[in-house]
Amino acid sequence: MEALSERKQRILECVISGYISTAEPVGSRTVARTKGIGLSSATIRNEMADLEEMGYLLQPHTSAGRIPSEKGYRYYVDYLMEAADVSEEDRRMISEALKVEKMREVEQVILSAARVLSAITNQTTLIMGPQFQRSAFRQMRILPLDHKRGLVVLITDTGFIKNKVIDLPQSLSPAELHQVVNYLNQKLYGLPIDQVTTSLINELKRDLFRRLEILEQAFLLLEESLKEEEHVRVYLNGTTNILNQPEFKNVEKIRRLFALFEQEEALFQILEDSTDSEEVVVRIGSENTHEDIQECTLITACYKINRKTLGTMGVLGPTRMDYDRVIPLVRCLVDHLNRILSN
Amino acid sequence: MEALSERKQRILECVISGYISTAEPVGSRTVARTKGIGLSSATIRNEMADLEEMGYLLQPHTSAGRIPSEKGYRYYVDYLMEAADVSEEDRRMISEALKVEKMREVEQVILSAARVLSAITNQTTLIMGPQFQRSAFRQMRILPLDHKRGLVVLITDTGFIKNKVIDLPQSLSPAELHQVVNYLNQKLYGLPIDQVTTSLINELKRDLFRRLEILEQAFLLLEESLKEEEHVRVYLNGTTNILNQPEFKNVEKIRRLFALFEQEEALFQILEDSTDSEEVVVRIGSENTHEDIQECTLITACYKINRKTLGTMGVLGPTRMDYDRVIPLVRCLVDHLNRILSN
DNA sequence: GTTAGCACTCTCGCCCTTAGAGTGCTAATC
DNA sequence: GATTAGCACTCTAAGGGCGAGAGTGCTAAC
Repeated sequence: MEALSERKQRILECVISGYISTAEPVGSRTVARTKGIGLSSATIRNEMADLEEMGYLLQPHTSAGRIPSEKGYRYYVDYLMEAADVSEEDRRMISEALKVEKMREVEQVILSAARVLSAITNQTTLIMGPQFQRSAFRQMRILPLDHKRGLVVLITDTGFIKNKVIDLPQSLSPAELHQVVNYLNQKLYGLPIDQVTTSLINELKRDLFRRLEILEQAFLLLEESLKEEEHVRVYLNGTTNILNQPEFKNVEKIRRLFALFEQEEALFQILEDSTDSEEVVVRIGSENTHEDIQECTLITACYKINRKTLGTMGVLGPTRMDYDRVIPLVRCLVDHLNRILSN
Repeated sequence: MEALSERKQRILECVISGYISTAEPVGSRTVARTKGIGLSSATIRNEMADLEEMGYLLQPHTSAGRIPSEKGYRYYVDYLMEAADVSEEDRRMISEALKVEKMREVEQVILSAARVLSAITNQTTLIMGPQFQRSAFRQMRILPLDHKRGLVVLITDTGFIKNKVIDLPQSLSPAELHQVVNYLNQKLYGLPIDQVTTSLINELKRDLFRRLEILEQAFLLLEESLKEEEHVRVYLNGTTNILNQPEFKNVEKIRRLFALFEQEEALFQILEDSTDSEEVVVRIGSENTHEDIQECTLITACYKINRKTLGTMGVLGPTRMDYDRVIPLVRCLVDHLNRILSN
């Protein structure tokens, strides 16, 4: 990224923030009138022509003003923008939404966080539910439902509770079942879920066979309940907010975007892209790999429990996004969320 | 509803089915050319003028053809329409989607049903998850998670599994906890969930106090886990299908409809309206109470386990809906679903 | 009762025009 | 040499006029 003269920077910033707030191309007169510039519109015109040539600005048509290019936005986010403070009001809404009482389950806190983020940014938010595989095994129980079916309950250190109905092998007595479960609990305690692989299970199985006369089938329980499609939920909030943006007046665009919103797996991939970053990640336009959001900006951050990443949340809007405000908001929310989850 | 002459009925049917398939106003020439009519366009014009006066047809403007009014659609659905057979192909897709293996949990079957319905009708489907309150208590367990928290698992006769993390009263020993749980299981077995009221709980509490020295707090467990906001999930499928309809070219209309789609509670109310009907219910336009779907038709049916209604599913589309095909499809799907759930 | 014929109405798409905004270039100015 | 005033030029968006096309309602004939 070439260095821009002080003056070009000021003009670029002026065009971008103008465009962000009005959604209209910004002309040289408008920039010239901005206080702190002190140059005539003719000078501005020359500078703007330069900035266009350098790729920071675009002209929708000859007699329109300029709008930022993706490169322009990127420069703005990296060098020019001065992050606004999170307002007292927003801060209050966030801590209100994340009030701890009655929120024992991680999922609920996450949902509430996404809702408030969408409300205060007026954008669409995506949030990935806690990822099961990233947790550690805590305990497993089997509750018999009737003579042939049982409920497996699996609990992780991150408070994730997973249950599944399974067929119980007829030949297994309750006492034997109990023994198997105890053995597994003891062996697996604290192990990261993604390390509970089929090969580990096989190993345990061999070990157990030696010490305990138990049926092959008994082991299918654990395997079956873990192997389960690891389908992480993605929650959406404020999807209609994006329809208020002038960028989305076109029904075909809307159709494409909302079709994406229906594909949980694709949304997961989109969020997954920025997992494991420590900071807030901003993806502008074509920096997004998924083609249906190449005209959007996605601002994401990961939430954690005790330094361990659980999932990702993001704000989706047009590239003409209020970066000054949204980036600090996402940072503030995630910090707050991590503090709450980690105690 | 007045009686219509045989001829008027034929003309009305012709206009309606024409409009349903083309989304264009139908003119007298088009009707006259339809085989089986055998009248000149002039005669048709007279009859159509009558039908308009009687309220069955509308004219968008003087020189356009006619389109059906809500009254027209209603007459069509009640008297004229001849339900198409469900095609072999559709039947196959339905039974494919509802294949029983690996679908032990009701929720999964329901979801799969909604998905296939949306796919074969090319419309949006709404489906209410099984209603917890309509099930009967089967058993309750408490799993200690650590020294101060436990997991309550509640299982109903309809296979509904509900769990919730609660604080365990410190003063309660594991043995005592076990006793309480056993007592409750025994007393509540088979009781409809909506009869497990606070007053019943209080009664049990008094009874138990007499026989067992146990702390007040112990009872909060059950109460807390039942009193929980009874929030039934509504699942949506194929929401973008509705955007293919020419009726939804207007962004404001789309915004309104999708805003509704985000309000689970409102969707629940909409479906709840037709719960407990034995047959397929068709609500045309303003017959819907919710104002955001007054330009739509909603076709619903209830699904059941062993004759007990669990929830409602529906197809939502413009009033210009392919009634001939969708109504039999909904009926077929629900029948199939009920058979599967009931074994 | 039915139909052919015809004048009439309304929409839709097209073209043209005009107003307005903003540019780029040139020549004058600091 | 940098800045600015001035001006011709370009492009869009909005509005009006016009003709084609579709479909009607009415009348008079069958």
